[in-house]
Amino acid sequence: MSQQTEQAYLASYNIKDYDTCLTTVDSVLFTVLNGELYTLLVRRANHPYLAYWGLPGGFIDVQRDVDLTACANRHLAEKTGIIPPYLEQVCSTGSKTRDPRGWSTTVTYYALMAHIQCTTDIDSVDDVQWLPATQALQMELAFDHKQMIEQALERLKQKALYSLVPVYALPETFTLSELQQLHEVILGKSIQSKSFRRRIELANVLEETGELSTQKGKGKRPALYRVKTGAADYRFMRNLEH
Amino acid sequence: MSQQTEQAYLASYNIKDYDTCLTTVDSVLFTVLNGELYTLLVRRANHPYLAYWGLPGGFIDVQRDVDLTACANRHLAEKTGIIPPYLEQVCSTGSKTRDPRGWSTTVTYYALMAHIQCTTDIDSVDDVQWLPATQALQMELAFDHKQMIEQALERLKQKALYSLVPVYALPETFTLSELQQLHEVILGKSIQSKSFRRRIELANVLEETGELSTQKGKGKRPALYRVKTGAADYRFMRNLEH
DNA sequence: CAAGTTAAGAGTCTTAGGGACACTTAAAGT
DNA sequence: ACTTTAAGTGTCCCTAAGACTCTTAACTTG
Repeated sequence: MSQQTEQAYLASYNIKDYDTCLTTVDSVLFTVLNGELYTLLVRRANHPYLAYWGLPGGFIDVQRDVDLTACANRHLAEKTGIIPPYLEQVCSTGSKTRDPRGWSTTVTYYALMAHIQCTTDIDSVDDVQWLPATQALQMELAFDHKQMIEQALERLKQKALYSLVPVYALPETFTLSELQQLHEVILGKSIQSKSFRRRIELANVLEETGELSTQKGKGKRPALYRVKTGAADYRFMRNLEH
Repeated sequence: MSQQTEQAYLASYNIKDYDTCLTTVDSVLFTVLNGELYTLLVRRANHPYLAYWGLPGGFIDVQRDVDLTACANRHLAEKTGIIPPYLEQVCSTGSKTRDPRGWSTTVTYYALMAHIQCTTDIDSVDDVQWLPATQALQMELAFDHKQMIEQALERLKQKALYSLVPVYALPETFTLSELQQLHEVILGKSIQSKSFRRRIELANVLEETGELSTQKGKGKRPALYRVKTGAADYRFMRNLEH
């Protein structure tokens, strides 16, 4: 076999001569709504796990997807109308038994977007829904999607401890209190607002828009911020307490 | 199709009716030797990239491998004779173009082991070699294995900043200076020995064997340590400076 | 309109732990 | 015995997080 030239080898190569395995890309899409963390679930229209709720995602389209990220974004855009502003790979899970059809590997991503960035009307279709993450974790989901949500949530928690990545679950402009509340929801723990604001000043990856929030509420009107480019990569030297 | 029962669907399911893609598992195996970080490379015996050096790894064996970790360990044990004491998934890379045979995904792991734990005689075979990581990165390797080594190294650097994971590249017993030197090599930066020792005491994941090193050298004879179980999971709250 | 209430945001003290560097200790070499 | 070298300790400084208080600017209510 290794006597062949590479050209001849490739010309005669046919993937169907080999035992291949299934490869899928699934994403855990988070957003924040009313101070709660939500996750997007999709009702399966096919076997296996027909009619079960599961993660948005699916097989790689060897024609259309140029790489794994593109595949994740394609499936997410199909459901939400947009490519989410933050996408990060969590891990891959593969085993002989996780899919009844055979050896199957899935690459899990998690994504963040603002609820209002969703351009499709999710309430009007019955096979896609936003569900509080805690609630999703109590359902019986397709495949091992529950563990995948747990892993994504764990990663997001770590990120909340040493970065400002969660900001991508907020709209274009937001207040520091909104961001702090989001971190608190993710971590399941309250944060000293002074510490939080000091960290934001230190990180220098957010900027004031100059406007104040127009939302009328009781106290002082909070300043609005937006993210600078590169905010996703900032890492604090010290973690918040956990 | 969704009218079918699940049983009927699975009975008639044949993976070869679909456009599948290639799935491989590759590992970057690091060890330390003479104060330098080494990586295990394997010379390819098959097309494509015949005779190029690349990472140990390969296709999933749908019969023998129960999951991705087992697949990584199997390929590593074939070359080194042992399952490495530390194995961690780095990321997955997949695209239409990374393999000339078609759409291909690879799950990259990195592993750590002591050089002396290697039970095969690597010097006596000519298709496997330990190479300093810096040197490996200057070679033209198979596929995108160079980027994979870079990603693994980057992950290992992060781990060296906030954990004691690199300890798994040392033998069963080791001195704190050896561990510190290893961290310094990985980070490319010297560390204050006082800080390093304080962190080790704080972490409480190493224990003294009670013995002193028998290696005869000039100065005071250093104490020997071993890792406690669970050392891999310890995370410091503060990073070392980078 | 003045007083009260609420949330945003600043001031300041404490505290944990890393950086820097001098010092001590125990081995080998001369 | 004296020097050299590496292991290991003592101690001061400094950064940044935690805790708590105080101020500011909006609203609500009598």
